[in-house]
Amino acid sequence: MTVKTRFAPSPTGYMHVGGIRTALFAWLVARQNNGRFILRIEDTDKNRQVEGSIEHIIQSLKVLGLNYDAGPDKPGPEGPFKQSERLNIYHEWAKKLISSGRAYADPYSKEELDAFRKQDDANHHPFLYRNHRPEITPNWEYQVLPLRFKAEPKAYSWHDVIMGDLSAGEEAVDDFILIKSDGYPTYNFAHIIDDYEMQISHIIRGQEFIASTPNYLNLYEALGFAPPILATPPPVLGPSGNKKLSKRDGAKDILEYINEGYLVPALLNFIASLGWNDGTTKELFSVDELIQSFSLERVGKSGARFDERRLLWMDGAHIRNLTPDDLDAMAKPFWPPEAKDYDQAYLHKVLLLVQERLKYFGEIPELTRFFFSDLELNPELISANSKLSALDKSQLKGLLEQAQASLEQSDFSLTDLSFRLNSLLEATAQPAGILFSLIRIATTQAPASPPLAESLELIGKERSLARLKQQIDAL
RNA sequence: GGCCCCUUCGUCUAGCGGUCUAGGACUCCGGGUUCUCAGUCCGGCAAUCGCGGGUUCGAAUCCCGCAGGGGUCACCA
Repeated sequence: MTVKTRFAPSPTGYMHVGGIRTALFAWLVARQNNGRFILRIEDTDKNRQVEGSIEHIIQSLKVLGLNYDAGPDKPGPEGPFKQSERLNIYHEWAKKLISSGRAYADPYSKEELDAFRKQDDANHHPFLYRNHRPEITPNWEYQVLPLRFKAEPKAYSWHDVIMGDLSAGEEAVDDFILIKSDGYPTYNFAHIIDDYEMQISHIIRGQEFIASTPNYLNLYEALGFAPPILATPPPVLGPSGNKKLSKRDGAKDILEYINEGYLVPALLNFIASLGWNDGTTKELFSVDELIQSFSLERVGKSGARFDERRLLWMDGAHIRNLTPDDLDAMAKPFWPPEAKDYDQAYLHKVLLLVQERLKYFGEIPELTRFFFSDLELNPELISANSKLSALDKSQLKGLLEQAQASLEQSDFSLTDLSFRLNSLLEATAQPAGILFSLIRIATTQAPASPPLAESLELIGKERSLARLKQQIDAL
């Protein structure tokens, strides 16, 4: 069987982690089976559409590398890929259902339906439309009346690759709307037609559709379609509480993570690990490794909470694994403006020094500032250091002057710097905790930096000495 | 409320009848790494497996109840 999966979002806004996970799973299944991955836009609700969201979705998938084989902007035999452009197809199938007696026009007004609901409610009866089927139905007038499916109620049990064996009684099957009065199909109808027409092999979608699966099964039968393989991952939960991650609760646009400097492979690794693992203790996966090891069968059934601290760790771990070339390339957009004056070789050295302390690339400016521009003296750095603040100013000054004298003789090669700094330790009879801290503060004016000698080497002789002098003068 | 589903350290999870006095990872806490931060290494805290009954020689693992949580009951997807 040819594996063909699809990601079928409705264009109602940006994409957050939950949506991306669905897309990722579908993409992984397609790629590991040499199958096809399709992007289909479910734009059948004109009221909920958000301007620009199709482009936003496309952009998100593109940035994440979840490339699709066909979609709205990439022609393929399955097209068109926007449901709004497939209206005639749904119409054709609707007519078939009418002629086979499995669909009928719904003559009731909203008020009448509400009355039925109230009535059933009062009788402690679950509301089912099919209990109120009109005796005689009018002819279906396209774009005037909604078209309903005529269900053949029965109990169903079915298999879900992730959720296992599921079942529901016949009360879960009802006459649902196929085509709305505006002529657009409902999701319930459109996706079934599309998945059939596009020969989708696996439907991977959120849990909110489990409850209506019996309806879909009933419709597949009426249509004579074999249902695709079903896989419904559990929801991604928000950081606090048990609620499903949602835009309302501040779920971030996935592109925000990209803009903050999170690595794509780390993001995908993290998102995949929300509910999935390969059964070993392996935590870090490259995208290729994900493609190799992913399996829907190993996706858990319970919702996974989104924990940004874990993402942070994972991103740092991926950054540390970057090759020097990739590091340069990925870091490019994140340099502070001051870095413009420096050549690539210098930037590269800076990067190697901070690579292992980066959690995400957005931290580059604050971690590297002193390699590019001189900053104002920050007296707090000394006063906040208990060892340094225990000494008086003349002592500090004396230490810095000794350092200055020695470093003036240095060629600022790493070996010479290391040698001189070590000698200084002996000459001043000070522990590194005092001497090195002091020099480090004077030359970086930062609460933290890479190791002293390495930092000084990059900052260079002229600037290092100037900064020492600045600190001495200030004491 | 009806129906469906879920429930292992704070979090992500391993586990599919005995190897579990429940393993790994994140976080947190100690210690090493000639300064800081990070990393790294070593060590530690942390789940009596939601609760209660069974079945079994033996259950986190099977069965039944209960509780809690989630989903769904639209001319939304």
